[in-house]
Amino acid sequence: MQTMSDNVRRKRAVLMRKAKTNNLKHIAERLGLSVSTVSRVVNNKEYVKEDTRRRVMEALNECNYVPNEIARSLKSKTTHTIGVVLPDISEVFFGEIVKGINKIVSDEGYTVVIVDTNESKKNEQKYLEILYQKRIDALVLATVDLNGDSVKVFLDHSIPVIFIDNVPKLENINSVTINNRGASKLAIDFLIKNGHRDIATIIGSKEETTGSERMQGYIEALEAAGISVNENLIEYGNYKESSGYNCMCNLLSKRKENPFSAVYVTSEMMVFGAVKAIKENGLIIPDDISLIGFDVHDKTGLVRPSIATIRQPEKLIGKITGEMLLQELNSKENQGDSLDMPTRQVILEPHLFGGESVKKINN
Amino acid sequence: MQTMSDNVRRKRAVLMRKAKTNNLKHIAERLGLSVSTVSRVVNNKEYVKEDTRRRVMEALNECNYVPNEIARSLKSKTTHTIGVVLPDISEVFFGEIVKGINKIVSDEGYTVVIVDTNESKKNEQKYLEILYQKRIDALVLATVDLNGDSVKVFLDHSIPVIFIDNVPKLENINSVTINNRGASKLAIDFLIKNGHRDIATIIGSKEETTGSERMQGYIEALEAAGISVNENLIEYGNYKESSGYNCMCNLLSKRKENPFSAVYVTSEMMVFGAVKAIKENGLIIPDDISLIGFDVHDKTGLVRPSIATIRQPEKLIGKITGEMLLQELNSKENQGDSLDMPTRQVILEPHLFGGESVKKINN
DNA sequence: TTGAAAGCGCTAACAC
DNA sequence: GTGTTAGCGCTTTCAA
Repeated sequence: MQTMSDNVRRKRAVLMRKAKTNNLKHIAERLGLSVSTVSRVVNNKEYVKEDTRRRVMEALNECNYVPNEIARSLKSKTTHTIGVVLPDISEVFFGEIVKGINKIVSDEGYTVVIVDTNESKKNEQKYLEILYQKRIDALVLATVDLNGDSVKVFLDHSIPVIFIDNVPKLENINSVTINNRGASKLAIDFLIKNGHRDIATIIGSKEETTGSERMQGYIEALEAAGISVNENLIEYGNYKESSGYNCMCNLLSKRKENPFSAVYVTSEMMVFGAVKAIKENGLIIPDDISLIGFDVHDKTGLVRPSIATIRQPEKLIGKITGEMLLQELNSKENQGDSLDMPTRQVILEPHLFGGESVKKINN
Repeated sequence: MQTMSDNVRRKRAVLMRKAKTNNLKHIAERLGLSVSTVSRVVNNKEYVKEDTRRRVMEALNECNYVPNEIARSLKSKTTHTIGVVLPDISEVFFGEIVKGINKIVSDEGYTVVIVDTNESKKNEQKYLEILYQKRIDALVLATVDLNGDSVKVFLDHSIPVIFIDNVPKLENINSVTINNRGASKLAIDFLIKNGHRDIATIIGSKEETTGSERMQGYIEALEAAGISVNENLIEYGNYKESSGYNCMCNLLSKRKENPFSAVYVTSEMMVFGAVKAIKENGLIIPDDISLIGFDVHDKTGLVRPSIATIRQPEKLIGKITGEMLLQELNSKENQGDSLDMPTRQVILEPHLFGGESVKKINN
């Protein structure tokens, strides 16, 4: 006897288990009932005879009925979906925030859609448009777009938006951020306390709040210590590893004329790039250059030298953002609009973690 | 003159920019046209007078019309959404895969929904159900559920599913995985070559393919070298950091009776936990214990000792998975079904990266 | 307690 | 070229 070809067997198997699409109408017809009655059972509504309910339940189970959320969404104008738009999910900082948000909102039946813009304004705009088309219920956005044009459509339609990390130039918005100036002060003061006076920095774009505010803190901390700012010791990156690398190379190339004993690098990825550049130039951290980072995480505890760093309370940011989302969502649900909900700006404090990457020096 | 309260000003501002919901019907009425004509313009279809088209376009712009994807989806039975269900997005391994998938499919207009199950079977089932309700077009799943019950609904409705990392006990499925037995052999042979014969391991659940196959490779490699397997040197974890820690503690506690000079730990997170346990016990890697990991990544290049590790080609996995998704999706679109599309099992080769965490010893 | 019917916003077949 | 209409699957009045 000839055995079936694999392909035929496959088709057979697929056909066997192919379930017919079943919707309320099919179930209703099968039972000689109306769709509304079946719908009531599905949604556990009252005004259904116990006997009918039982019969319907059985049919529902038998047919493996699963409600179509798309249809429900069209009717209810709510998708139970929250968009989270981030520049880079690989950063531990953002990863933890997503986890925090998810933990809070998933218990209330919301699904989180994560979008990675790869630090690109263009991508951000594109994805925001798609998310709006998909009619997400709320948005969390770590924007790289200073003027916030592409987010206006959400605001205009009273869709809750919460900004994290970066805040655009818009009024009346919700945000969960940190004291960025304070963060820089912590970092620079730490370096100064260790005897450093020639301090370089690799900062983010000055058009973003995370860039301009950290920059301001850097300047203020230096001035408070009576150290004049040397523009040549400031490099602007875009938070990516490659920009950390390039900025560090720039700093090193002009080091003769603009010497520095320490550098303050304001993102985890840029730290990775900067470290690479320093090593490639045959220099040693902290013997030749002290380094303090931002949002650096070392899960192994084996990094040598351990990296001194500023850290944002990312778990807390996630938690607060999640809670704020639910508040916005609930208030909208109850009042048909979020007009009566004043906007909130939560500003958290960053922390300093010392490390071997900063060496004490004598002047 | 009394100034407006902040709250009143806010409401005013919100009202000003509040856009009315606009849909095809509104636009059509505004222009004295039918919805179908407007729809034709929106979708760039032919059979519209150039003049009409221009008028409609203008109105569309003026009203900031954005099509409602929910309604489109209900009609077209396609959501342009791909679900990616993973046990832990914090693992660099999974993060890179997501990025790879996203890169490929986003160009074709698909959005990726990432779901983190936190290594929990219960969460996986719950999220798969939600994703099915949301009618995603395709699914990528790194399952922790051996029998694959909760994924059957997708298979039954001919929704493309691609398994990665772990493969359940089902027939005719698509998968992109690695040669797990080979991976273990690489690791164990490397240890043996460095003189180790008493080799412990922290493995995943033996009910998952990533667990059982790596386990098998471990055993085969030992036997091929004429080393008998000591059951007491095998601990089963669940890939989480905490389980790596606990398993390592177990191994250390019975080390007197069951000595070992090296340990093979089969996930990045478990490596972190194991390292912590080793340090807490006052032991040094590799002086007291040699360690080889799995999927370990060191972005700083500063981890000391550097960790020897097996690595999966995660970028390639992401790329292939993305391409396979598009193939499945296209074939379904063209043929109304994927019946004629044979399933594919892609198996990639892992690589060994040496490191200082493995010490050469003499017997 | 149940059913009929409208409608969410859109597309597409068909008619004009 | 354009309009009318049915229908995607569901919820929700309103009537019976």
